[in-house]
Amino acid sequence: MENRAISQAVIKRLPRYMRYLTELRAQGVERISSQELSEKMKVTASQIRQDLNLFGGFGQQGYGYNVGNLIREIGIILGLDQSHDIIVIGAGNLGRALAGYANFENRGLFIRALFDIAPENTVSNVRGLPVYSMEYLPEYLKENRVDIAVLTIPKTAALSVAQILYDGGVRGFWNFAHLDLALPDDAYVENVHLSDSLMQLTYRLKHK
Amino acid sequence: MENRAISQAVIKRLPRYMRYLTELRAQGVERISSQELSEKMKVTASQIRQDLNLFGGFGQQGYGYNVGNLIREIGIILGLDQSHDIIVIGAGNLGRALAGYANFENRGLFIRALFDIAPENTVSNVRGLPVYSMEYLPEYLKENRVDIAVLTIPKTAALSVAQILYDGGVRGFWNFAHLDLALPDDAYVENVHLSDSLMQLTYRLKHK
DNA sequence: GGAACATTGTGAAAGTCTTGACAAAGATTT
DNA sequence: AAATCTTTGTCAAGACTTTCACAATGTTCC
Repeated sequence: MENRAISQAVIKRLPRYMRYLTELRAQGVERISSQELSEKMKVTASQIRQDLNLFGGFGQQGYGYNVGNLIREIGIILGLDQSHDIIVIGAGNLGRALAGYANFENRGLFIRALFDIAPENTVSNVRGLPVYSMEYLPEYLKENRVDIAVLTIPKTAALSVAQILYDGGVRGFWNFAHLDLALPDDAYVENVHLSDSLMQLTYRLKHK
Repeated sequence: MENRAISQAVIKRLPRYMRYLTELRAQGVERISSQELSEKMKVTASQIRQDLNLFGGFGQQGYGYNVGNLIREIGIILGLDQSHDIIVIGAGNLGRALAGYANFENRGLFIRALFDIAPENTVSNVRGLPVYSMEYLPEYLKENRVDIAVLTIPKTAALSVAQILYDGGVRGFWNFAHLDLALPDDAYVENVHLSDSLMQLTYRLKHK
């Protein structure tokens, strides 16, 4: 693993590179220069080269970058070469939406089950995935590896459920509950605050 | 409106201040110092004071900030003092999840309708909101004000639908489609890429 | 196979953002 | 009403990030 500290800013950009490169590959593009990519992505070519160089020289002078190779390398950096077992807590609309995401499995992201306080009320099973009762969660965690838990539950429930998950060995948390989840340092929490992003939009609409 | 250019970094933090302050108000807290708030939010007190000062002196030396007043002021900055009319394009799980968000209306954010290519398939109407056919969209836009359109549709459909919305006068776009939506400069697009955020989590799990 | 060309990798400059420090101002105490 | 205390607003320093510029290196063309 690389030694230099990689800044948060760079890590945020990697999935975006991934997205554009995957699109290019789908269009049959095999090689691309930082200049061309920079025009498509509306960033500077220098930033692309600087970012990629933090992880190693993936390009070649006079040629540019091989698209397929770069996708593979960024995938490795992002950990998508390893498989991740995921469960979704909360089988409401949001939980079902995330559980139903196509393309996750291409990246080694496997949703294994959903959990809900009222599993019998769940309208439709998503892609045939089981929906279990929350009561079964501790037992499930004993018997199954879970790398990431997706929390789509009210904030009042989030902390206590997160604790059960943490105690059961889960260390990755993708949190959609409306609070900044704080857990011990060896847990990794990605907080997603959708309404924060909507407010950035209303800000821009007001100050245009 | 303020003259100084406000950086994107500051705008991203404002909704977070809002969130913590609203929580504090709910707990009955009436005043708070930048120091106390900084400990709760895990940011520096200096940053809080610097951020708030960009928009005016909301605090008082020797006292701190009045929570209710600060919520009101940040709300004005974010445009939440004005009402916004919103429609959701795509009545799948994600569209229904967003349309069903409580608390939006407290902030002047009113979801008015959903649109879908197959409205008759929509399992349950969210909060009694109408679900219209996509064909009705151009006509709806002629008859109703729409400030923000929420796009929860496949990326293949996103650009053409966005064009219909733009032509119908919509200028705010909250885009969940898996592409960076590019529209004319007088349109404001907030792109949300959920899988980007999941990949940041897999990165951190790999490099812990 | 050599010459001209393209494009990376990278050190340094420029720009932006965050933090530290403290004078000024008002709150609180006695 | 004075003295002390608290905390903001703000300037400047420090840290971090982005961009510039170009030598080095490999590609492509003839």
